[in-house]
This record gives sequence, C-alpha cells and structure tokens, in this order.
Amino acid sequence: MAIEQHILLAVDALVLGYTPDSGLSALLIKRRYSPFEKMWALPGGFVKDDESLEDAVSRELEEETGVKIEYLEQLYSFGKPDRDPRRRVVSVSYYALVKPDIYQLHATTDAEDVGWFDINKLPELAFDHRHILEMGLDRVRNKMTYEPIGFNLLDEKFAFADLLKLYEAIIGDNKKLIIDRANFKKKLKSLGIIEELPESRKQPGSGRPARLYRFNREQYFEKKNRGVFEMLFPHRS
Amino acid sequence: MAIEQHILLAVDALVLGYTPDSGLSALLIKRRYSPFEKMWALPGGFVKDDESLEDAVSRELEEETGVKIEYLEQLYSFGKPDRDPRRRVVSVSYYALVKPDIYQLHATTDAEDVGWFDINKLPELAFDHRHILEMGLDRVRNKMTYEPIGFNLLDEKFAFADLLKLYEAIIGDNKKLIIDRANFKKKLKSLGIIEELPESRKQPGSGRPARLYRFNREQYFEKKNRGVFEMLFPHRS
DNA sequence: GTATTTTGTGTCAAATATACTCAAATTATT
DNA sequence: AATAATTTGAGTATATTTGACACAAAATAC
Repeated sequence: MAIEQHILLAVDALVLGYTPDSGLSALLIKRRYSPFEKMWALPGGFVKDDESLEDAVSRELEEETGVKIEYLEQLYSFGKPDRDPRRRVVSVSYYALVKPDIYQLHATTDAEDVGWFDINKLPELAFDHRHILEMGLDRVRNKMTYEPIGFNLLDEKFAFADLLKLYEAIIGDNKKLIIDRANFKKKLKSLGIIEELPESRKQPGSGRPARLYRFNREQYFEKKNRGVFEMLFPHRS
Repeated sequence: MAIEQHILLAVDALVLGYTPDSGLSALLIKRRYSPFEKMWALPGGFVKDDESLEDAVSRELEEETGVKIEYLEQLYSFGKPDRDPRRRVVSVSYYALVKPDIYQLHATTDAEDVGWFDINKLPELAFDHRHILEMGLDRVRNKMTYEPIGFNLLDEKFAFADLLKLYEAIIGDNKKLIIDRANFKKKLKSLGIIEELPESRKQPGSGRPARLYRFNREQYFEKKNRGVFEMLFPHRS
C-alpha cells in the first residue's frame, strides 16, 4: 500500500457533569503547549497506533484529568483541513456523562490545569472545540428527550425532584419548557424505568420527605431490545 | 509536533437508492485490488491531505461509481485496530440517499465493477462493511420516523402511494408495521410538508388517477428552525 | 353496464397528554 | 402548641392525538 498521507488522528471528549447547585458543567483542560498555549480546551489527544478510538479517549481522560467515565458515546468526526493551524488533524469526538461523585480532578503532563466550567460561563476554547461542544450539547439535549441518559448524571439513588431539576436545567435551559412534575412522574412510572425504593430522604429545609428512586436499567434495556421503548416526552408543535 | 503515528484515514459511503419495483438498494463496488480482491465493498477510499472528509466522499463516489449525491450525512467512525488486515485504517463513514434517475453507473480504475444490490440480497462484503451497512440502515430507518428524509429517494413529483410504499418498504420491512394511508396523509398534510400539485397521474392499471405531490422543503426548514417540528410517526409501545 | 381497483375524505372511539386540585408529611413561624 | 409554609404524592377532568374503519369518487377491466 503505497499511500502518502500526512493526516494525524486525534480524539476529543466533551465530558459533562451535573450538580443541583451548579447545574450542567463541562470538563476542560488548560493547554500547556503550543498551539493555543494556556487556552482552555476539551481533553483529548492523538490516537496510538494500536489502540481503539474508545481506548484512546479513556486513556487521555485518565491521563489529563483523572476522571473515569460512566457513559461514553461517539459524537462526530471533524475533518476540515485547517482546523489545526500546524498540520492536518482529524478528530473523532466523543461525549461522556459522569456522576457527581467523580468531581476530584488532577492536572498532569500535557495539561497545566483542569476544571469544571458552568455550561453558561465557558471561556474561549482552542481549535474548533467550541463547535464540538455546541454539537455535543445539542446531542445530549435531544437525546435526553427520547432516551433515559440523564440518569448517568445523577447518583444511584435520587429524589424525584432531583431528576426533574436535571431535566429542566438541561432541556428547559433557555426555553420555557417547564415540565409538570406529576405528569412526568406518571410517565416514568408507566414506562417502568424508575423504581421506588423503600427509603425516603429528609428535605434540606421544610417539606415532606422525598421518596428515593433508582433507574431501572434492566427494565429499560428489556423494553428497548423488544423495540417497545417510548419517548420520555411527547413531540408537539 | 514530533508525533509518530501510522494510521491511515479513509472514508466509506453507504449509498442508498429506491425504486418502487426493486425496493431499497445499496450501491457497491467490486474491488480490483488486494485485500479482499474481487469482493464487493462500500465505495470509499483514502482522504487526501488537503480535502475535507465530505469532499473525499464525493470525489471517491464520483471516481468509483459516477454517482452524484443528493443527501449526505456522516454516519460513524470505525477505528478498531484490526479492521484492515494490512495496516491501521480508521474510516469515517457516511450515508447518502439518491434519487431514482441517477441509476446509470460506470466502473472505473479502482473498481472492477459497480452495481445496485437489493438490500435483502446482499453479497458478502469486504472489511467490516457489513457492519457499517447495518448501522447505516438502522440510522436511516430510525431517522425516517422523525425527519422527512425519505423524499430524497423519490422523484420531485410523486403520487402519495409512492411515498407510502417507500415508507413501508424501508420501515415496515420485516416488521408488520403497516401504515394507514388516510392517517399518514392527514399527518403529512397537517405538518404542511407536502404540497398538493394541480396535476394528477393516471394509474398503470385501473384506479382513480393519483394527485401529484411535492415535498415542501421551505415549510419543513421553517418549522424545524422554529423548533416546532413534529415526528412523522408516533412512538408507542 | 357492472365489477374492480385505487384514491380522497370523513367519522368515531380509544389512548395520551395537559392542566389542575387536593391530601400528606414535614419544617418554619408566632 | 397551633398555624403557616413548603414540598411531595396521588388523582381527576378535559383537550388532543391516534388508530381503525367506512364510504364516495374516478378511473379501468370484464
């Protein structure tokens, strides 16, 4: 195979986390080296000759940020010839959702610093990473309306209000889509994808203690594999 | 940038066409060279240093098959280290939908032969192309239920029955989802994405002449951009 | 001229979504 | 200690959408 090609292959990841107080955040690293030195960017790096794309993402995330991933999915591949100022780099991008407890970070070799940034207060990003990020957010927002991926951002046990708040924070972000608590619960219950736990949790202030719930993975996959899974929200105009 | 990487970047395309008689077909080429010599494969090839991924797909399709594309969308990137027996090749795959009139083909340099294959009577495919194809079909089947991409497979003017048949051929393939003509028409009309033309077309045999319709792109994009676009089908269990 | 085929249109019941109402279990207030 | 405020849990009524089907209209086939 006498092919002369001078294209480098990289992976980048949009890692999203959520807490009830700070809302949705993205994990960014501060670049140590040129180009875009000292600028914030999505974690990522070059793929090694013998590792799969997913392995490359996991490795880079571990190396650069110390974060372990719950949910990882390919987003899109970006290949405009000039997206890297030095030479041709094609990037396969992924997005990841992580649970709140994995909020301890550590910057290492390539990265000068690592941090969580509120999705509405992002710094300027290196390369076309802003574009990747927007695309990833769109994908997550959209996917949340028809598949229960939101649970990957919550603790194993959660109060129903937490779930509702998560959905409002992400989907109803700027739009005024306010979800009716009662109806949303009815929906999730009838789908059978949330399970009522025998425990309850006291409120921070006043109010009736909240029943704890758990995402029922088995039920969800069983339904999905039978092809009978419904959307979480209707789709009206 | 002192990176030693030995990964080649390729693009592959699943090109789908449709005729009322033959149903849904995929465009394949017969490989002239090793590996998988003489085996059928998806059209595609290596990306040039200075062309975008989309340009690479268009060029390869033109070179190998003589087909011009109506609708092209990125599908997925495949990066398992051993997907090419010779050396590491990562492929960014696309899927394309073409209108029936572009059915004249011509094989050229890299390809010994080109042909349309009924989606249900496919030959064995080279590399992991079977996998890519399945993934592409799933994507198309799924996307057809919530976005009007089917029109890219039909002539500009079409009878309503043609559209219905197309949807049944693709979505209701093996499943027994038979769409009710009256209800489906009501839906599309209420969405305002099909436009009644003043013309009618005589039936091949007996039967009332069929009104001709046209896909209303403007209306669709207008609605979509306003974020008020609905699904084509409901999503029940 | 009558049957057959295919399209266009309308109706109606069942299922679903949406908007509320109200009781229950707590803490906060006076 | 009583009452207000807060938040959850559960229910009910109405509007909307879906899904099933009936039937007239416009042509050809017999």
